[in-house]
Amino acid sequence: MQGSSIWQPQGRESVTPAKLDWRALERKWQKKWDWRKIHETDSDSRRPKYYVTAAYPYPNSPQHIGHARTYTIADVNARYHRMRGYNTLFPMGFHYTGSPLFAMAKRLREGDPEIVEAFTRIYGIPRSMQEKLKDPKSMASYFRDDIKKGMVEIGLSIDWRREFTTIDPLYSRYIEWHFRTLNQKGLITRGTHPVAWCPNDKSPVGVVDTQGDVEPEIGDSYLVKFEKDGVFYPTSTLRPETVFGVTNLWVNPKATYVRATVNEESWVISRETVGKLQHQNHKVVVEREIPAGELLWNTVRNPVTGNDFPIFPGSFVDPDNGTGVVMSVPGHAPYDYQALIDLKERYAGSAEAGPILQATNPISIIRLEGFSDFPAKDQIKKFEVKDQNDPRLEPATQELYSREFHDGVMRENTGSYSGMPVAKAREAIVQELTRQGKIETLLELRNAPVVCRCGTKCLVHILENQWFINYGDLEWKKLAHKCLDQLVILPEEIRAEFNYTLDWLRERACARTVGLGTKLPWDPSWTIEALSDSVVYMAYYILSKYFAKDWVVFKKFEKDTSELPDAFFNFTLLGEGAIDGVAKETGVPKRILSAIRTEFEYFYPVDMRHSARELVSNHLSFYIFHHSTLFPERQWPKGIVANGFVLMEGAKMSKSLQNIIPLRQGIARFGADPVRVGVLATAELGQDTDFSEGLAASIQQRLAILIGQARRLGAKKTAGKSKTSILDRWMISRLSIAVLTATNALDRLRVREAINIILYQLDNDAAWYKRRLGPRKPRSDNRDRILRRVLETRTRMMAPLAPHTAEEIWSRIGNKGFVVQSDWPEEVENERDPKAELAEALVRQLLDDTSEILKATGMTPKRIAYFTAADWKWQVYLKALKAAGEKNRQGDFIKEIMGDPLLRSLGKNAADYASKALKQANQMPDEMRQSRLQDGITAEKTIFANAADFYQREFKSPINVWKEGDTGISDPKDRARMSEPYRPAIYLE
RNA sequence: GCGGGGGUUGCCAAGACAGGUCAAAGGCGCAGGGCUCAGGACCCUGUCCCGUAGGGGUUCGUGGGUUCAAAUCCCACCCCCCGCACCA
Repeated sequence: MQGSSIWQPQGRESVTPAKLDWRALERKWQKKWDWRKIHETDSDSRRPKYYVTAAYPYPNSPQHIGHARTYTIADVNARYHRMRGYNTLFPMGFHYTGSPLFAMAKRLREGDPEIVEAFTRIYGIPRSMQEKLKDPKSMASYFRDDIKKGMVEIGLSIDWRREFTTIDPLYSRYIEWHFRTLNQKGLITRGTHPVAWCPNDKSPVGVVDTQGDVEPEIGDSYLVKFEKDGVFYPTSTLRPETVFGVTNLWVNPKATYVRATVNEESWVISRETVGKLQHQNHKVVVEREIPAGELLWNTVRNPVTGNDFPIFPGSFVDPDNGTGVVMSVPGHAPYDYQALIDLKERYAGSAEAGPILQATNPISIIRLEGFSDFPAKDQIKKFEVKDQNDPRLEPATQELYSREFHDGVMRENTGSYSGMPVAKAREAIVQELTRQGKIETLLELRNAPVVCRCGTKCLVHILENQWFINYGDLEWKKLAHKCLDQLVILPEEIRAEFNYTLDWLRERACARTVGLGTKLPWDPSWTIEALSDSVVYMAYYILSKYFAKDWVVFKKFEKDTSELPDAFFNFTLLGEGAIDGVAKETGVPKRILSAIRTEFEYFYPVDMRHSARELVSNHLSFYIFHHSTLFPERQWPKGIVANGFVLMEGAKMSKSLQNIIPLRQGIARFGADPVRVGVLATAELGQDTDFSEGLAASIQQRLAILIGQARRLGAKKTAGKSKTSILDRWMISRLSIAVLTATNALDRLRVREAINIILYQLDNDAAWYKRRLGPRKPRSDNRDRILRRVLETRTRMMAPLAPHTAEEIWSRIGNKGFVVQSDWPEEVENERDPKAELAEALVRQLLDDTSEILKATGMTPKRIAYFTAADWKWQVYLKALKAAGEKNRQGDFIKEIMGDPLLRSLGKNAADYASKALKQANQMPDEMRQSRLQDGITAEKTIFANAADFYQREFKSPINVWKEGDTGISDPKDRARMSEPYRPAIYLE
């Protein structure tokens, strides 16, 4: 273990940390760990187990620094528990399911500049390699390999024997079992469901499938059907209640319309509407095309009022929005109002159209506080709209719609809805018109146009016979809640989010027609989608080890998975069925079956599931749901931890900002441990954390300094003196407290706090210790022995966080074996030394007070004298502490004090001090009062006298220490009188 | 809209659940000093304002309130971030 190779040649005796070759150091220890297989974990009934899992990665791009956060936290947790004596399992797999791999490969094939740029510029993948990635599976295996290397390089303590992908035949077989079991429990349902759809790809589109990553929003709109001679003119609207205020219809004069039979009715709609209706399962037969001109100026009948009115040209009408036929409510819709004005102007001189237009005027049907009868007109003025194509119409409309919806009231001319709030009236009118067959609903993309990556405009499609997992099942919800209630959630604040999600989840589509994955066992035309096949795979890690290890036995199932019956899973995972029967049915030897069963029973449930915060509302909640129904209560998950994002130099990482550091590049540049600590050090769990090069560099320095310390101390044990000083005891006491708080912090995965204590806090203590000791005097103190002790304990605590550095230090200070396999230090009660702590606190306080006086006065001391409080003051002080606890009144207290003959002899002095002491005691927090009471009279004079040479060094001045009332005291300004317990008087000259 | 999280002293970030020891940890940055040939690193000191005696004043998004005492508890308001489904 002579690691001189990790130092580059310039190293020499003076430690120059920047010269450390981190990669060599890391590789050295990773090799040794690997050689000794220390991360391979099997069941061991003699030891308690701990099972950690983290969300497996999706290999459609390399991982970056951000991904490292979840995995590093999981690894810290795993390593910490190993050192606490738990037989700890931390496995990893790869998620291939779904279409993102296809999508990514496709974008690469098509030369999508964003992707090519990212792969080339950010990830540094050579062009020649990119060729190979154009095939989805090659891409997956390439990135899988890259991600795995990254995980090894950053030092994750993973048992790689259990690795798998979600398209392995036996994994698919497992998911089939999973879904069949859910189905048997009645939790799979079938139904009809609207989705955003690309008619070209014939597939649903989500946010990742659209140009510009737009999330398609689906919403209902209403089709109010106007009529003329048995022909219907369905108009699309979000505000059916305004039908009372309709004065005309609009059609786009440049658009083409069709007459079509829709569900046995004759409709007039835009040409673009036909496809939309068909995708929503309407039967549409087009009879003929109608140019818009043919429709203009005709009249139609209002289905509610029965009035006839004309159809006008409106250039603002989008034939692709709704039906391309729009009802006009100029009193309350700014677009309509403006269009009417434009039209009147344009046809002012027309003998034909002029009169009709002049007769068309806004109708007021909604009363709205703060607006005139025609709010649309008010808005046009307010937003200074120029014409019907003015973009300011949009916000004008938005604002008015929302105001009217929330605060508007229907007027007298709206029949039975008169006096109703608008929101209520809308509901009522929809109900009534639906009954009369005068209204229908149309699903629309609210944020149209949404364009698929293939370039096609998306629309809403109703998928028939879609398969769902029914999270709405009430019994299931109850189970899930019960499971959640007994889960440890870190950070605890996100529990509310879980509760909300469990309540809110209902049917969720669980299968798609495209993408990689497992076919639905009873309907192979569907593939189980990615968020549904990834919720119980933690159990599969137990199986996968045996699938690999007993390869010969399981090989035949890989060729034909149907040979592996559900009985196998029911037995190994649920303990159902008799082993003999299962062995016979499967041909798997009993020995193996029972080994799997034993191992499963041993490791399950998962003790801590690590994931990112944004998965709370889907993956992690599904995880709870599925486990609660699939497994018995004793095998329900025990804990979930969800961490926030990693920011890069304060900004969100994004391909466009080019501020992504790929993990492996980061490791190469900064080293594994600096990256590990870097993603953990600046924020607590739930918070977003910020990574920066500066941070990584500074952590690297810090770690190198510790290695340097180890180097200086060397492997040889130093004898030191057997008798420890109070200062030595203080240092050990501080160490003991550090162990205690770091342990508490890691128990709750407060990793940031642990790093703070272990890497920084202890440095400050050690620095104080050395400063107090002063210049090194060989053989006269214990410093090397104590500092070695501190470093050794500290190294063990560093091991989960920065394992490579810890190993290096561990070996350099002469320890055998791996520090990562050593025991986590325990706080030793009798090493806590409150007296030493108190003494040092006093020494420090006096140092600060003296400095402050020097600073305020600007003087350079020729002599410094400290006067500690007289014994009688201590007596009064302690009595005051007691009295404050008992809520004594001031007067009574002073009387009591003056009852003491000795104190009475001191006269006013004693009374004054008594009143001051009581006041202080009353303001003190309870805890402090108690501890001071317990400490009793402190030997301040001794403490300060012992520190005299320290003060002398610090202030470069002679120091005298007296107790108030000592004989021979030199106190020209009579300052000793001002001394108080815990607050010696100071005299400077 | 619904739900969740947050706004702290130049920046980042603890503290808040359990109100007093909080002008408020720690890190970064900045300034001065030590060490050094020098730079870096390291160590010390300072870093809201005032102050020739360890003190005083004003601060924790804004405005109120409770309390002997509020960054912390209560109410109202303003602002920022995240999740909301067929997408991993």
